[in-house]
Amino acid sequence: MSFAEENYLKVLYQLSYERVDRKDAGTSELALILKVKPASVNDMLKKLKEKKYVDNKKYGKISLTKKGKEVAINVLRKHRLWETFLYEKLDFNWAEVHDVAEQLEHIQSKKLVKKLDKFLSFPRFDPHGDPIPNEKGEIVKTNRVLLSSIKKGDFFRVVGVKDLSSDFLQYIDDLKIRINSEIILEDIQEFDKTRLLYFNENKVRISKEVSDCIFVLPL
Amino acid sequence: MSFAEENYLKVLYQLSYERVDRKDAGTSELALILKVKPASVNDMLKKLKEKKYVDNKKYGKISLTKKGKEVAINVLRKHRLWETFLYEKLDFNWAEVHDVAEQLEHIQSKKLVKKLDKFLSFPRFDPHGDPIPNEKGEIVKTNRVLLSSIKKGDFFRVVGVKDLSSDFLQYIDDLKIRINSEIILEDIQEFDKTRLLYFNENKVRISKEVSDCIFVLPL
DNA sequence: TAATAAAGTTAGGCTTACCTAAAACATAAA
DNA sequence: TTTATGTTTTAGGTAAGCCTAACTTTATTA
Ligand SMILES: [Mn+2]
Ligand SMILES: [Mn+2]
Ligand SMILES: [Mn+2]
Ligand SMILES: [Mn+2]
Repeated sequence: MSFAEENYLKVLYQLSYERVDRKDAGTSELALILKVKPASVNDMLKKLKEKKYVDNKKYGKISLTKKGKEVAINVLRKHRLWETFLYEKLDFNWAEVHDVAEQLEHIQSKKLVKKLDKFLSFPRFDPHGDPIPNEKGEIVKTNRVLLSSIKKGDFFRVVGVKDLSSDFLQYIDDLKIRINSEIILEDIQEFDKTRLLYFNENKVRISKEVSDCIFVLPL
Repeated sequence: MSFAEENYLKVLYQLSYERVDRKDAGTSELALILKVKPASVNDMLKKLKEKKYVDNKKYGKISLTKKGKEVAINVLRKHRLWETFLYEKLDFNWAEVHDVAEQLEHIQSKKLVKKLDKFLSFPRFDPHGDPIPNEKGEIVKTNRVLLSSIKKGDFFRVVGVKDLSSDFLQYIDDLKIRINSEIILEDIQEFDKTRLLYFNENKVRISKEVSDCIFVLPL
């Protein structure tokens, strides 16, 4: 299993199973995320199909086979364990861990993953609030929702982020919005849909766009 | 800098500067170690030469430029830091760490190396007794010698191994020969050059071959 | 329904890092 | 000094993973 193959399977899994509006991806969506051209995606899909990792008909959407899903979940498990390691043990901040984990997720060693998991005390969520699949590939399900769906006056806890870009993470970190922050939605401006948040004795106004990238758990 | 390029430079460095009988390598020696064919080595050398990492004339031995040496030392630093991490923090044994470190050594992140170094409290030797270059690329020099050069009756401490194969390491580990073991060379058999070692209230006989793969410091 | 736009596919090419087979060169032995 | 042996280089070729350009199919809109 090459780095490239692992990346394709991982992204396919995330698109099919982890985004808010779950749906199978097509060639060009995949190309966009992997920063390659649709023609390249097509080449790779041909190979993944032959190897029985994906299963799609011509001109149809791409779906993972059981085998492909297993590989994808394992890569995701490694990615998120490494992020947790970098964050918890090496004192990286949550905006820095993703890029390095993109490399570390491809290290092949079952023993390493097992030992790392133990070293980190079997974490269930990564620094961005995403669930870490366990050794069997099982993933905890939460009923998190987007901050943008919260009603005025409601109380909630931040449990994750949808956008993992360094820019976004640094931005909301500067606003002191963190995993486990407990917040009251004081007001929603009708004009521009900005939200006024109240937490830690402070008021912070965030845009609609930001509220669409933060997962919360109503309390 | 690709994985392959890094591996070539690392091995070149080890051959030119770290083996007991220091000398620059040739095409086929490099091929043997990298498990590729001499023709492939030639292809790569052509590229490394163009990029000014190595410097050799046609049909001559291969030597690293300053630039090539720097890259090699950095890869070696990462390799040995990761081995130390696996050994000290993840409870791998010394026969297991090398293969995983072969992968980890290629992770590109200056911050990661820096943080890892700190996390490990700036180790100066890896689990096999090899020196870890510091951030500036400086390497501590020791006056270690091979166990095979020790005279009968002498007292010494084990400080390293020449062979990093899992088989060899597991073998001497079973004999309870470890880094920092303090040993007296009780006898050398004239017939087959085997050595009788005395340490920890025990006597162990080792072959000439084994004595040629263990670095020691006379006490 | 027909025209247009978007998405997916195919053909042909490129680079990296390998390979085999054969030729050129260097070194050691006869 | 000639011959044999081993080493290095060259020539030509492959597979992976990407590319552009052209073409086909599907989806959207007039
Ligand atoms: Mn990530
Ligand atoms: Mn990746
Ligand atoms: Mn090693
Ligand atoms: Mn390597």
